[in-house]
Amino acid sequence: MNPSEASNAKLLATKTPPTKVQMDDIARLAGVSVSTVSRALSQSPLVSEKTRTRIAELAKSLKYSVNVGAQNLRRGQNRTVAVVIPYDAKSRQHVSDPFFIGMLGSIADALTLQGYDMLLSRIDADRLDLAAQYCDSGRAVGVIVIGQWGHHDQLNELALRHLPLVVWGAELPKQLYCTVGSDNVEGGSLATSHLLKAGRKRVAFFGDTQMPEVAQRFEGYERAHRALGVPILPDLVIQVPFIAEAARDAVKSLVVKQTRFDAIFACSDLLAITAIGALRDVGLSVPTDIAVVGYDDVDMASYCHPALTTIHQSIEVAGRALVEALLAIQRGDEALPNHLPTRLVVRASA
Amino acid sequence: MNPSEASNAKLLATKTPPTKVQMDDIARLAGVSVSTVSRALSQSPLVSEKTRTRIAELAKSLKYSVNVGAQNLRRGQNRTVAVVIPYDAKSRQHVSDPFFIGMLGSIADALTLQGYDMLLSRIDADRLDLAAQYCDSGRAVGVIVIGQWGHHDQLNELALRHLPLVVWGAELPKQLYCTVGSDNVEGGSLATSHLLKAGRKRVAFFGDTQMPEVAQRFEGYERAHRALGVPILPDLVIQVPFIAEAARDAVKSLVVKQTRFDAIFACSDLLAITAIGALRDVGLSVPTDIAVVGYDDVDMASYCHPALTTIHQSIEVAGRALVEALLAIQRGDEALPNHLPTRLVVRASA
DNA sequence: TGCAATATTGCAATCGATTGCAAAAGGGAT
DNA sequence: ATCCCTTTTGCAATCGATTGCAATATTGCA
Repeated sequence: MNPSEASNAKLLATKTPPTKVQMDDIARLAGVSVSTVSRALSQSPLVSEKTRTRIAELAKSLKYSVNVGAQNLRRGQNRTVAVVIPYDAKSRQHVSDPFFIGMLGSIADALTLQGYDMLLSRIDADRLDLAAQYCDSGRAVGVIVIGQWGHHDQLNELALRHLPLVVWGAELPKQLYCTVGSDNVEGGSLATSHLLKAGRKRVAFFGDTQMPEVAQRFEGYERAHRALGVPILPDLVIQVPFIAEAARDAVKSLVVKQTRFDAIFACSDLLAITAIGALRDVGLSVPTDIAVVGYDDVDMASYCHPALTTIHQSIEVAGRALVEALLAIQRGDEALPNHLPTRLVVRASA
Repeated sequence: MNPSEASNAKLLATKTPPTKVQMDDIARLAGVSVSTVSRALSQSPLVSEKTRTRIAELAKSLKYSVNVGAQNLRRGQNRTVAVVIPYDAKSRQHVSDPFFIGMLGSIADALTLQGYDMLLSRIDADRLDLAAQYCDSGRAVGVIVIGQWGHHDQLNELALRHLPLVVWGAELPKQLYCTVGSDNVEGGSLATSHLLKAGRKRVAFFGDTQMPEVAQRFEGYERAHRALGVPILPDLVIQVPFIAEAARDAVKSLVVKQTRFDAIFACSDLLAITAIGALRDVGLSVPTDIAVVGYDDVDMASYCHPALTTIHQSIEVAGRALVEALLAIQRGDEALPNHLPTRLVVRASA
């Protein structure tokens, strides 16, 4: 920017009124009172068609939009929802699982469609109670928590504070909050049956059963084994948290211990894809030697090699369901825990 | 839930006061005026240590937190930043590129660290002017736009409205808004030189040069060719938008036309990974037949096979830089376009 | 004990909108 | 022109906090 442009910019800056245009200004220019402006802009039938359009045009030409804060204050309500992504400050730092991240967008769309704003925050999983502040301070009407992890008790406490709360996760006994999640037992069962029916006999399970969703997927894994009369081999049930490295380690340890296995059911696509890489590194081929099934059906699942067979969860449906549940609760309606359908997507890896 | 539990829940619900606790309540219980409570809670030195702690404890025990809306209204300021992800309603629907999505989290953290809230929204790329509403309506103090795409003019118009605005993207001539982005020319040059220095002579370029960032990466591609005295082959410069399918199509068309090439520089990891898959499908091996370099260094780049050689952009640094720039502008300071350093990460694909 | 100086506290106006109620304007019939 | 009824409009209180200024309580010192 040369000197003359700079001074020009400064001139522009000083020319603009330092104070924002507000309802009062519109009223003065239109020659009516603020009451009329307020009513006109909120489509009240009390103001005549003629003045309404006149005021609307004036407002648009001045690029005016009502101060939402003041409006909320007066109306005693608001149209903002807090979306919380818990993260573990100690161990698994930030959540970067593409499935969770993708859900954000879907929730944002669902909220926009309903005319709500979305306040996003990551909060320390040990301080989930902080989420209540968004409601207590009137910033949001309710909270959506993405991911239940191992925080059932904390979530229950949150729910006791009577704030509209919906959690993406598994339905648990004695749960005081509403959950939306995929049908994990069914999903786990679908994945496992697919492997067993293809003749695999030694299906490893990769997941952290401390997490409710994983525990349910494991239940499906057990159920499939029972249904098909295949015994479960305890050595093949491996505790793997939702971190890529962990899947790699799990594969290595199986190989080092010379445990025999011919398939893996991993509780997320991230784990499955990393496991495939680790298998390749040790010279095992997928699916010939080892078949692999994942969970989530993230975009990458179809791009990687071999394309991943996985359990599909629809992010779009999930986002809509979470938002619908939250708004229902906020209205005072009852919202029951929701189990979204899952389906098996067969690709090359199994 | 059995009937008795249900009625118990209803009892609990009716017992809680329907009205939220507010400053007035604290004042009454503490036997002081709201002024004192207000001052106590905002650490004013005008209130004695003793009453301050008494009020603080009372507030905490009642789980009170000040109504941020009312506070903002009175103080005439606020601590919220709007983050906008443009999406193209027509062609490329929703942005799901993991790089952009990941940046969200990084921005959220940077904002939290500064005590700001983050209002997230996706808006139609043809209506970027709507972003101004977040400021006009007093909901946010400024706007961060993730991704410049082809909307330079619209962004300039936004900037003319004098709202604090920062955009993730490339610096362009006659730009009225502040950008933060990686050094695209350098990145493009690094990637291309790496391929050329490894003896590749026919490096295909995958990217949509309509987009400023891609255009700059292409400039780096040209510069590297010039520097090393390798001619650019026009047939190898392919317009590929940021969609996975497009990379697959691009590879197919090269093969169908029997164009000779021995390397690909793709302008995003998503394109690179998909291209690798497509190459494999047609029986070409990476990196033996074709070397591939991506851009972004998303998490998946190191998990896929072969692990992707790519240009690293730090999401963490980017988020912090965007937030810092925005807050600087908001304070009235000058914020110059920022070029973050990039570096080549050499893995197996090239 | 009395008085000035200082440390605390409360009153009341204010932020920018909304809304019940009363007043004014418009319209039609006599 | 008058009166009544309907349609529009404006006044003023209100939402939940903050803050300048005045009032009160406390303290120190003579």
